[in-house]
Amino acid sequence: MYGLVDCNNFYVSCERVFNPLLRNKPVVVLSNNDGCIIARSNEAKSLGIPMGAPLHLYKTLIEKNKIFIYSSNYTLYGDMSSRVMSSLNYFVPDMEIYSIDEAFLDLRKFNEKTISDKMFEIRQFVYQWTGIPVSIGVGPTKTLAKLANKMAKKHSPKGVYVLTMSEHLRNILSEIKLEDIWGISKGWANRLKSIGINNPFELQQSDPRQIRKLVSVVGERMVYELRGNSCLSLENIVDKKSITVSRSFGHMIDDKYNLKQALANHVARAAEKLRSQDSLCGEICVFINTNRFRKKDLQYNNSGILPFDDLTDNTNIIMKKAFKVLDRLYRPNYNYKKIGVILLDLKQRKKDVTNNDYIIQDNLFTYNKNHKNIANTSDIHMKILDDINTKMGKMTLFYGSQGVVKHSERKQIEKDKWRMRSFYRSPFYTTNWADILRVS
DNA sequence: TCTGGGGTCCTAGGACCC
DNA sequence: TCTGGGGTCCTAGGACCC
Repeated sequence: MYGLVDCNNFYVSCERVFNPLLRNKPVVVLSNNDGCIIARSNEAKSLGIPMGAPLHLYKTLIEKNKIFIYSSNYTLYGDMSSRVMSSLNYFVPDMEIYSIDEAFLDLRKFNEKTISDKMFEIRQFVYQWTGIPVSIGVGPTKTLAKLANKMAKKHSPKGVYVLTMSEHLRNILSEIKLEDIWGISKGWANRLKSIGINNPFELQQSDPRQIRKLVSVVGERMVYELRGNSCLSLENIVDKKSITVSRSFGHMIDDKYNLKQALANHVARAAEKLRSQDSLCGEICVFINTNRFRKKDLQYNNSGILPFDDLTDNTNIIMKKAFKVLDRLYRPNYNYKKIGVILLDLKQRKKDVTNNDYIIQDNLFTYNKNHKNIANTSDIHMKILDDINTKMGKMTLFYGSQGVVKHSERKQIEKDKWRMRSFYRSPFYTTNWADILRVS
């Protein structure tokens, strides 16, 4: 089983820890420049304030109901987040920090019968140690755990909900919307509806290959996940693959000097982030935007990328390059609203990637050194995988593609082969293709 | 007047190699 | 008039997430 822990109204809860007077009162937290409402207490939610609402549209409602307003304090939230995460880690060693306020737990070593009690206990301790209330959803896959968490927030006053494969789950899936499933948003929901799939239950019952054609392997995985077949394992991604720092301006800016000033701040911050994760970057991207909400203004949105001669984490070097890009991008006579920098092509300074750790991308299942799951592949390789399966005692599902005529199909085969090769690079099997073919 | 910021993954298809 | 077969690497753009 997997668990998903989600902090309730996280930013608001953080503010409440340090100001208990805010308890049971309506509270909202604002974005940069106090522009949007990005967190709401339950009380504020029930007053009808939507997520991401522009503050100016709700001024009267806020004043009328005496809603408390806070500018965001990310340093505080970051600190509170790590306290919550280390509390969880105390109980569950295998976990994945998914976002600032969410973590997946690997509960497979826990006794299923007592899992619910255990979750209550964890929840209680986290609150005691950090002051942050959390909800915990438990399910056979990450996708179902995510759903269980939603159920916990909605229907369970004690904040814990355990979902198992049952008639009950079937009923739930029939009653909720496609968009309630993690990974499905409006665009995909519409596509699914266009082929007659109207709710998650129908998605669960559908032909995975058909879904793959419609919404890629990501959608195909969802089908299996909804059936209780785990396709997504816990990931311990500590290092970011790209680092962005950007801000909107409080006022419009049209001169290069001020843009440069802002860019300099962002670059310094980005370089700090880069060094704090011990990475080097190979490329820099700078982007500038005018105010997209002012339809009458002339619009100009552009970005530029430049490589570094050598990988670097040096602020000065990055800064010079950033200015160079800005020189190319800048056009006079526009009112600029936003500028940002993205560090790309990040590499680890310390190479601690072991040869045993093979992650296969672009497939249904991921396989790694923990053998949590196994990769899928084409029919051509079915027997080989079957053999591996027998030896490893794991379940495999297959996605087939045969015939090499069209370009796209060739690509498919190519990918399958690539997967297989990665597979055989694992410590358990030969890298010799002759051997592989003999097995099949 | 005022409208956030920071990420990841997947796919098709082009460039290029033997 | 015909125009192989197999393979790697890269990128833009489009999804999705919190």
